[in-house]
Amino acid sequence: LVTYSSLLDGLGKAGRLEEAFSVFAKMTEEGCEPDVVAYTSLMDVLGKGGKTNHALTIFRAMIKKNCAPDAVTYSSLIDSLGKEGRVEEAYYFFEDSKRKGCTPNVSVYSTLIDSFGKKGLVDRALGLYEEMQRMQCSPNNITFNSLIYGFVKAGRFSMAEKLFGEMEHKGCIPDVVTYNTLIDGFGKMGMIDEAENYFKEMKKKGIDPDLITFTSLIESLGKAGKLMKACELFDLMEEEGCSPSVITYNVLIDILGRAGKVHEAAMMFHEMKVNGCMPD
RNA sequence: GGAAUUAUACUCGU
Repeated sequence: LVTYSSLLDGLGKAGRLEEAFSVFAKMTEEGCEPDVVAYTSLMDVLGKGGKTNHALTIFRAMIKKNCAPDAVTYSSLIDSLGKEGRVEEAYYFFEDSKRKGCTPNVSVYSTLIDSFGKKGLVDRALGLYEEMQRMQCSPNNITFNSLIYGFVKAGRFSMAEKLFGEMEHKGCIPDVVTYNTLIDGFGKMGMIDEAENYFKEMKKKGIDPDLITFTSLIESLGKAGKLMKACELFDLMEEEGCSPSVITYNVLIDILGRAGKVHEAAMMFHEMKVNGCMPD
């Protein structure tokens, strides 16, 4: 059973959806009854492959077989529905889990908070954040990062900053994802000073900027017309041993092109190939 | 053995 489940998970992560499905069918044929982990693995594979309706079918099948879904099953399903924008259905299954006595854990709450946030329903996300605390479920960094993402994207900057301040008081230390979310979010809204301040702040706190930090800030600087600063930051990332990705090069080529620096853009295109980065 | 958070163009839609 463990062997089959591992195989299922592996095939799924490799995007080999049909093979995962035939492994599941085979284990059933061989009289190896899938347990909650096997069912959930298959559902997760299907959901991540964009086959959420199929995952729902499996969900109903497991219930019919008297195999009780657990918190992992629900969070996987909620995540798949949420990523398709089907947040009301996601919310329905969240409530369903409670009705069935499966208490949502921090991952389940965070998953749904993230779905609501990405749909712009930030007040509902905040409601869940309050609810989880009433239910003695402590939010973690992922919870806060998801909330902050939603509020920044919704343009609710002061709430995003309030949550950022609140996380420390609740025992969650802002991490590189927290800062990246803020830097990218503020940067995309043209609030470059704020973005740069977060960049300075993270370094002061000993959090190393990563590939995403640099790429986000380079893009925002470039689009705000601060091309020089963007290029300096690109140099800095290389000095700091942070290798640019295809995305970093795409961003650079884009902002150089927008600024009419076609020659420099072409040089970047060349440089990326020299550095073993395949243009996509 | 299974689940949740952050970066890129264009077009179109809101």
